[in-house]
Amino acid sequence: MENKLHIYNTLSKKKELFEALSPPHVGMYVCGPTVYGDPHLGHARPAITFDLVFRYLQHLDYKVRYVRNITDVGHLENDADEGEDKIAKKARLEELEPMEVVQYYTNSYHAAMSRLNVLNPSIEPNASGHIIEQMSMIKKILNSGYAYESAGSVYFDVEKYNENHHYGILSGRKVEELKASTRELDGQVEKKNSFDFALWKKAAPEHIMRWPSEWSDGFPGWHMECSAMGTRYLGEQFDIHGGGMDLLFPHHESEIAQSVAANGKMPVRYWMHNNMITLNGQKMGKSLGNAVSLEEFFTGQHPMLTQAYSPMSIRFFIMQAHYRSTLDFSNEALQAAEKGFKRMMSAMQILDKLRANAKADESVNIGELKNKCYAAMNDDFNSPILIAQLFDGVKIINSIHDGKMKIDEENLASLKDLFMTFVVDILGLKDEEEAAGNDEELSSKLIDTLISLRKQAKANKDFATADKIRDDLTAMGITLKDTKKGTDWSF
RNA sequence: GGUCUCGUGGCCGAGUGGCUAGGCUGGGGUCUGCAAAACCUCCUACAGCGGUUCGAAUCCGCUCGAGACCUCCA
Repeated sequence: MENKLHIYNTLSKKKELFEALSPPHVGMYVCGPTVYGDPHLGHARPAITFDLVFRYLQHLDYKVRYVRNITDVGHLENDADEGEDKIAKKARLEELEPMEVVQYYTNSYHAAMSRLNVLNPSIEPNASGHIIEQMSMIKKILNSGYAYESAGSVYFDVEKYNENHHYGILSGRKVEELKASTRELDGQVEKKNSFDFALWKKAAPEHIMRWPSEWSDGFPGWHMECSAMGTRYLGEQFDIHGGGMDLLFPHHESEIAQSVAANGKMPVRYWMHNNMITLNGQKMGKSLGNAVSLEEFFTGQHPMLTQAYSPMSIRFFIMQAHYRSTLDFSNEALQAAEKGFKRMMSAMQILDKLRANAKADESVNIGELKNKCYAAMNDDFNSPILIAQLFDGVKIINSIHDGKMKIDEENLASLKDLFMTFVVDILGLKDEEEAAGNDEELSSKLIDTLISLRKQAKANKDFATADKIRDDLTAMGITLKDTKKGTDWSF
């Protein structure tokens, strides 16, 4: 398979041909969750976006090391919380050990991701487990002269860095403009400039999460963990760094500055950013109070939801939009996605039983469809186009099933392979109904028996009995479909 | 206030200087004892105003509207 994958690089603001630094290996780092709350729809978007990237790169035979961190220290609250660590704050409220909170929400994040069929990353490091790496990187930055110590904290000297390098290379921000905007933040007086950011922060007495260092008892700054862990597991330079667009500035901008200051080189070749999910046109986020948790989606237990939405419906919904577009949530849109998803799954079931019905010269050709599928994915992981192409495949499957289209052995094999590859392996979609029943063989036999009884009734023009069988099965959630060849059924 | 993004048919959502996106919904049809499904078909849009062009929804400018970031959030 010729590799013509193009990726939109936030750094250059355009699509670039993807070339791995040392093929066949690819290093990918994605900013993971801060584990202080239930996973919500917003967590699903980057996880699914980069799951798609991970799956597709693997499909292209790259050996991918995918690192997705767990942030469990160091994110400051700035409003009413007086700089108290986010995890520590939660721990205080619930009177739990901080690591207990971390463990609890890590588990619930994992459970949700698993239901969304998001593959586990290769490495999932915790920030709290890499304090030593972070301190050592801070020392390197101090040695290179781009950081200064002040009152037990260490700050990055943005102005000095910008004399020799370019702070703003990723986000397009200019230091002069940053200077103009004044911000009243904790620790402002200790900093040379308001836009300098903490590499190490001295802990206030009430701050629970703290580690001893040569500067103070404290904790690493907001952006250190990703730089330190990325370097540790993927090297000073690696291929892809992903995350939400909201992390572009200052998080990723500062990561670049830290790495350049410490290691003297740009850490990442391709920066990828997924867009936000909006709810009634507004960004979904914890602080806005409009975040619907994934569990609430799965159960439908939320005033905003008119029904429950299965994990695969959510996954399908997210992948029906391109990852760089905002995606507006509504019940109507999610229901449309659910129906579309079921239509695709039902076609997959039919495909499984399909037989070739033609010779080569009168068969549909699957080759072109396959090329279009690869073209979609190679164009910056364009999953909505891919799904549109696959629906063309659905139409082909149904038409063959209805006897309105013909296919030979070779193309049928190719069609089956196409759906397995793109739907199951790359999009990561799976039929949820099938997994539900464990004694499906018995059910299947029972239903077949009922269908044959109904067939007899129909032959005797006893439609009352025939309809009763169908209605009763419908009430149990089993749908019968009469076709020329007989009766199909599905849950 | 600064930086940036976006504005597509009933809804969601792709794409593009001239050629069908797709899904959902609604109308019509085929099939069927009926139904469901499926298939065929119709509803054919690109915020507004100018400009560039043989031709723009697609490029440029302005206006209006929405959103993101600048401060924790994916």
